Amino acid sequence: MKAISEPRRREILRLIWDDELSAGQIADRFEVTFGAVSQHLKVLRDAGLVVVRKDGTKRYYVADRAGMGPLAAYLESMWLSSLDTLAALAEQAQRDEVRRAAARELEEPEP
Amino acid sequence: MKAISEPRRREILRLIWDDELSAGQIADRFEVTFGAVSQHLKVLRDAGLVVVRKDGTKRYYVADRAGMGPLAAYLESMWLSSLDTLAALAEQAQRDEVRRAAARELEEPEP
DNA sequence: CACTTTCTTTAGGTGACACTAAAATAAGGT
DNA sequence: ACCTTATTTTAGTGTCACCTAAAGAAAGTG
Repeated sequence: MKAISEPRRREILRLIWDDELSAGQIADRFEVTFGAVSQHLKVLRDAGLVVVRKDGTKRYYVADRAGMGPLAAYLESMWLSSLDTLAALAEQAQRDEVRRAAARELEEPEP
Repeated sequence: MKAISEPRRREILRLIWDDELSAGQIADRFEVTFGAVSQHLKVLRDAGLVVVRKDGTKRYYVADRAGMGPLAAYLESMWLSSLDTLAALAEQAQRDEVRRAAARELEEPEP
Protein backbone atom coordinates (compact mmCIF):
# COMPACT_ATOMS: atom_id res chain seq x y z
CA MET A 1 0.00 0.00 0.00
CA LYS A 2 2.83 2.36 0.81
CA ALA A 3 4.33 1.41 -2.52
CA ILE A 4 1.39 2.78 -4.47
CA SER A 5 0.90 5.87 -2.35
CA GLU A 6 3.73 7.51 -4.24
CA PRO A 7 2.46 9.28 -7.41
CA ARG A 8 5.60 8.58 -9.41
CA ARG A 9 5.39 4.89 -8.71
CA ARG A 10 1.81 4.84 -9.86
CA GLU A 11 2.93 6.50 -13.09
CA ILE A 12 5.62 3.91 -13.52
CA LEU A 13 3.13 1.13 -12.93
CA ARG A 14 0.74 2.54 -15.50
CA LEU A 15 3.62 2.86 -17.94
CA ILE A 16 4.45 -0.82 -17.71
CA TRP A 17 0.90 -2.01 -17.24
CA ASP A 18 0.54 -3.62 -20.66
CA ASP A 19 3.98 -3.65 -22.24
CA GLU A 20 7.32 -4.28 -20.66
CA LEU A 21 9.98 -1.59 -20.73
CA SER A 22 13.64 -1.57 -19.77
CA ALA A 23 14.71 0.43 -16.74
CA GLY A 24 16.37 2.91 -19.07
CA GLN A 25 13.26 3.36 -21.17
CA ILE A 26 11.23 3.99 -18.04
CA ALA A 27 13.74 6.50 -16.71
CA ASP A 28 13.70 8.37 -20.03
CA ARG A 29 10.04 9.15 -19.54
CA PHE A 30 10.72 11.07 -16.36
CA GLU A 31 12.74 14.13 -15.58
CA VAL A 32 14.39 12.62 -12.56
CA THR A 33 17.65 10.78 -12.35
CA PHE A 34 18.08 7.22 -13.49
CA GLY A 35 19.00 6.31 -9.95
CA ALA A 36 15.78 7.74 -8.58
CA VAL A 37 13.73 5.63 -10.96
CA SER A 38 15.79 2.59 -10.07
CA GLN A 39 14.98 3.17 -6.43
CA HIS A 40 11.30 3.33 -7.23
CA LEU A 41 11.59 0.12 -9.19
CA LYS A 42 13.21 -1.52 -6.21
CA VAL A 43 10.26 -0.54 -4.03
CA LEU A 44 7.85 -1.94 -6.59
CA ARG A 45 9.96 -5.08 -6.82
CA ASP A 46 9.97 -5.58 -3.06
CA ALA A 47 6.22 -5.02 -3.01
CA GLY A 48 5.78 -7.71 -5.63
CA LEU A 49 4.00 -5.37 -8.00
CA VAL A 50 6.36 -5.86 -10.92
CA VAL A 51 8.28 -8.70 -12.48
CA VAL A 52 11.70 -8.40 -14.05
CA ARG A 53 13.16 -10.17 -17.05
CA LYS A 54 16.90 -10.02 -17.54
CA ASP A 55 18.25 -9.83 -21.07
CA GLY A 56 21.93 -9.07 -21.31
CA THR A 57 22.64 -5.93 -19.36
CA LYS A 58 19.08 -4.81 -19.62
CA ARG A 59 16.24 -5.48 -17.22
CA TYR A 60 12.74 -5.41 -18.54
CA TYR A 61 9.97 -4.51 -16.14
CA VAL A 62 6.28 -5.18 -16.39
CA ALA A 63 3.44 -4.86 -13.93
CA ASP A 64 2.62 -8.07 -12.09
CA ARG A 65 -1.15 -8.29 -12.12
CA ALA A 66 -1.17 -11.44 -10.04
CA GLY A 67 0.97 -9.67 -7.45
CA MET A 68 -1.71 -7.02 -7.17
CA GLY A 69 -4.22 -9.51 -5.87
CA PRO A 70 -3.34 -8.90 -2.22
CA LEU A 71 -3.50 -5.19 -2.86
CA ALA A 72 -6.94 -5.50 -4.39
CA ALA A 73 -8.02 -7.61 -1.46
CA TYR A 74 -6.71 -5.00 0.91
CA LEU A 75 -8.50 -2.19 -0.88
CA GLU A 76 -11.68 -4.19 -0.82
CA SER A 77 -11.51 -5.16 2.85
CA MET A 78 -10.25 -1.84 4.14
CA TRP A 79 -12.31 0.41 2.02
CA LEU A 80 -15.62 -0.85 0.91
CA SER A 81 -17.74 -3.80 1.74
CA SER A 82 -18.36 -4.35 -1.92
CA LEU A 83 -16.61 -3.26 -5.04
CA ASP A 84 -19.98 -2.80 -6.67
CA THR A 85 -20.51 0.07 -4.29
CA LEU A 86 -17.23 1.54 -5.41
CA ALA A 87 -18.22 1.29 -9.03
CA ALA A 88 -21.55 2.94 -8.29
CA LEU A 89 -19.80 5.75 -6.48
CA ALA A 90 -17.47 6.25 -9.41
CA GLU A 91 -20.35 6.45 -11.83
CA GLN A 92 -22.29 8.88 -9.70
CA ALA A 93 -19.24 11.08 -9.32
CA GLN A 94 -18.90 11.18 -13.08
CA ARG A 95 -22.53 12.14 -13.51
CA ASP A 96 -22.17 14.87 -10.91
CA GLU A 97 -19.11 16.22 -12.67
CA VAL A 98 -20.95 16.45 -15.97
CA ARG A 99 -23.83 18.18 -14.26
CA ARG A 100 -21.56 20.69 -12.55
CA ALA A 101 -19.75 21.40 -15.81
CA ALA A 102 -23.06 22.14 -17.50
CA ALA A 103 -24.02 24.45 -14.64
CA ARG A 104 -20.78 26.36 -14.97
CA GLU A 105 -21.34 26.69 -18.68
CA LEU A 106 -24.63 28.45 -18.05
CA GLU A 107 -23.57 30.67 -15.19
CA GLU A 108 -20.18 31.95 -16.19
CA PRO A 109 -19.60 34.32 -19.12
CA GLU A 110 -16.88 33.62 -21.65
CA PRO A 111 -13.45 34.03 -19.94
CA MET B 1 -5.59 10.39 -2.67
CA LYS B 2 -2.92 11.82 -0.46
CA ALA B 3 -5.51 11.97 2.29
CA ILE B 4 -5.99 8.22 2.33
CA SER B 5 -2.32 7.36 1.93
CA GLU B 6 -1.89 7.97 5.63
CA PRO B 7 -2.61 4.80 7.66
CA ARG B 8 -4.01 6.66 10.64
CA ARG B 9 -6.47 8.52 8.48
CA ARG B 10 -7.64 5.25 6.98
CA GLU B 11 -8.20 3.94 10.49
CA ILE B 12 -10.18 7.02 11.38
CA LEU B 13 -12.28 6.63 8.26
CA ARG B 14 -13.02 3.02 9.05
CA LEU B 15 -13.95 4.02 12.58
CA ILE B 16 -16.58 6.45 11.39
CA TRP B 17 -17.62 4.46 8.34
CA ASP B 18 -21.02 3.42 9.68
CA ASP B 19 -21.61 5.37 12.86
CA GLU B 20 -20.76 8.96 13.66
CA LEU B 21 -18.40 9.76 16.50
CA SER B 22 -17.37 13.00 18.15
CA ALA B 23 -13.83 14.23 17.67
CA GLY B 24 -13.11 13.36 21.27
CA GLN B 25 -14.42 9.84 20.93
CA ILE B 26 -12.25 9.35 17.87
CA ALA B 27 -9.18 10.72 19.63
CA ASP B 28 -9.75 8.38 22.57
CA ARG B 29 -9.28 5.39 20.32
CA PHE B 30 -5.74 6.40 19.46
CA GLU B 31 -2.65 6.92 21.50
CA VAL B 32 -1.77 10.22 19.93
CA THR B 33 -2.73 13.68 21.04
CA PHE B 34 -6.16 15.14 20.55
CA GLY B 35 -4.57 17.82 18.41
CA ALA B 36 -2.99 15.29 16.11
CA VAL B 37 -6.34 13.62 15.49
CA SER B 38 -7.94 16.99 14.91
CA GLN B 39 -5.35 17.73 12.25
CA HIS B 40 -6.11 14.43 10.54
CA LEU B 41 -9.80 15.28 10.66
CA LYS B 42 -9.06 18.59 9.00
CA VAL B 43 -7.28 16.82 6.15
CA LEU B 44 -10.22 14.47 5.73
CA ARG B 45 -12.58 17.43 5.86
CA ASP B 46 -10.65 19.33 3.19
CA ALA B 47 -10.60 16.20 1.06
CA GLY B 48 -14.37 15.95 1.36
CA LEU B 49 -14.22 12.45 2.79
CA VAL B 50 -16.13 13.22 5.99
CA VAL B 51 -19.08 15.32 7.01
CA VAL B 52 -19.43 17.12 10.31
CA ARG B 53 -22.49 17.74 12.42
CA LYS B 54 -22.28 20.33 15.15
CA ASP B 55 -24.12 19.72 18.39
CA GLY B 56 -23.30 22.12 21.18
CA THR B 57 -19.56 22.14 21.66
CA LYS B 58 -19.19 18.76 20.07
CA ARG B 59 -18.58 17.92 16.44
CA TYR B 60 -19.72 14.58 15.16
CA TYR B 61 -17.86 13.10 12.25
CA VAL B 62 -18.98 10.44 9.82
CA ALA B 63 -17.51 9.17 6.56
CA ASP B 64 -19.00 10.82 3.48
CA ARG B 65 -19.59 8.01 1.03
CA ALA B 66 -20.77 10.35 -1.67
CA GLY B 67 -17.58 12.33 -1.29
CA MET B 68 -15.64 9.20 -2.05
CA GLY B 69 -17.03 9.04 -5.55
CA PRO B 70 -14.17 11.02 -7.08
CA LEU B 71 -11.73 8.84 -5.19
CA ALA B 72 -13.35 5.72 -6.56
CA ALA B 73 -13.28 7.20 -10.04
CA TYR B 74 -9.63 7.98 -9.60
CA LEU B 75 -8.81 4.49 -8.41
CA GLU B 76 -10.70 3.08 -11.33
CA SER B 77 -9.07 5.25 -13.98
CA MET B 78 -5.58 5.13 -12.58
CA TRP B 79 -5.51 1.58 -11.59
CA LEU B 80 -7.53 -0.80 -13.56
CA SER B 81 -9.54 -0.63 -16.71
CA SER B 82 -12.39 -2.28 -14.90
CA LEU B 83 -13.31 -2.82 -11.32
CA ASP B 84 -14.39 -6.30 -12.25
CA THR B 85 -10.74 -7.06 -12.82
CA LEU B 86 -9.98 -5.76 -9.36
CA ALA B 87 -12.65 -7.94 -7.85
CA ALA B 88 -11.29 -10.94 -9.71
CA LEU B 89 -7.81 -10.20 -8.46
CA ALA B 90 -9.08 -9.94 -4.92
CA GLU B 91 -10.86 -13.26 -5.18
CA GLN B 92 -7.87 -15.00 -6.67
CA ALA B 93 -5.64 -13.58 -3.97
CA GLN B 94 -7.96 -14.97 -1.36
CA ARG B 95 -7.94 -18.39 -2.99
CA ASP B 96 -4.16 -18.30 -3.19
CA GLU B 97 -3.94 -17.39 0.47
CA VAL B 98 -6.12 -20.31 1.46
CA ARG B 99 -4.06 -22.61 -0.70
CA ARG B 100 -0.80 -21.37 0.80
CA ALA B 101 -2.17 -21.73 4.30
CA ALA B 102 -3.09 -25.34 3.56
CA ALA B 103 0.38 -25.96 2.13
CA ARG B 104 2.01 -24.59 5.26
CA GLU B 105 -0.21 -26.78 7.36
CA LEU B 106 1.12 -29.86 5.59
CA GLU B 107 4.76 -28.91 5.37
CA GLU B 108 5.56 -27.38 8.72
CA PRO B 109 5.62 -29.35 11.96
CA GLU B 110 3.86 -28.01 15.03
CA PRO B 111 5.65 -24.83 16.16
C1' DC C 1 41.81 -7.24 -20.34
C1' DA C 2 40.16 -2.79 -20.96
C1' DC C 3 35.99 -0.39 -22.10
C1' DT C 4 31.21 0.55 -22.66
C1' DT C 5 26.52 -0.02 -21.50
C1' DT C 6 22.94 -0.77 -18.27
C1' DC C 7 21.43 -0.81 -13.97
C1' DT C 8 21.80 -0.84 -8.81
C1' DT C 9 23.36 0.93 -4.55
C1' DT C 10 25.25 4.27 -1.19
C1' DA C 11 25.86 8.74 1.03
C1' DG C 12 24.08 13.09 1.84
C1' DG C 13 20.83 17.08 1.29
C1' DT C 14 16.23 18.84 1.53
C1' DG C 15 11.34 19.17 1.97
C1' DA C 16 7.12 17.23 3.50
C1' DC C 17 4.49 15.81 7.23
C1' DA C 18 2.96 13.63 11.54
C1' DC C 19 3.43 14.58 16.17
C1' DT C 20 3.64 17.32 20.86
C1' DA C 21 2.62 21.16 23.54
C1' DA C 22 0.40 25.21 24.18
C1' DA C 23 -2.46 29.02 22.85
C1' DA C 24 -6.79 30.37 20.71
C1' DT C 25 -11.67 29.74 19.52
C1' DA C 26 -16.43 28.32 20.39
C1' DA C 27 -20.45 26.96 23.01
C1' DG C 28 -22.83 26.00 27.44
C1' DG C 29 -23.60 26.07 32.22
C1' DT C 30 -23.55 28.48 36.87
C1' DA D 1 -19.02 37.66 33.59
C1' DC D 2 -16.49 33.46 34.68
C1' DC D 3 -15.39 28.85 34.16
C1' DT D 4 -15.56 24.37 32.05
C1' DT D 5 -15.80 21.44 28.09
C1' DA D 6 -14.75 20.39 23.31
C1' DT D 7 -12.24 21.35 19.46
C1' DT D 8 -9.24 23.87 16.41
C1' DT D 9 -5.08 26.14 15.32
C1' DT D 10 -0.24 27.47 15.72
C1' DA D 11 4.70 26.96 16.55
C1' DG D 12 8.37 23.93 16.86
C1' DT D 13 10.64 19.36 16.50
C1' DG D 14 11.93 14.94 14.58
C1' DT D 15 11.55 11.49 11.23
C1' DC D 16 11.00 9.65 6.85
C1' DA D 17 11.58 9.32 1.97
C1' DC D 18 12.46 11.32 -2.52
C1' DC D 19 16.03 13.24 -4.88
C1' DT D 20 21.02 14.06 -6.81
C1' DA D 21 25.54 12.65 -7.48
C1' DA D 22 28.88 9.37 -7.47
C1' DA D 23 30.57 4.88 -6.79
C1' DG D 24 29.80 -0.04 -7.44
C1' DA D 25 28.14 -4.45 -9.76
C1' DA D 26 26.91 -7.26 -13.97
C1' DA D 27 27.05 -8.40 -18.74
C1' DG D 28 28.43 -7.70 -23.38
C1' DT D 29 32.07 -6.05 -27.03
C1' DG D 30 36.62 -4.97 -29.27
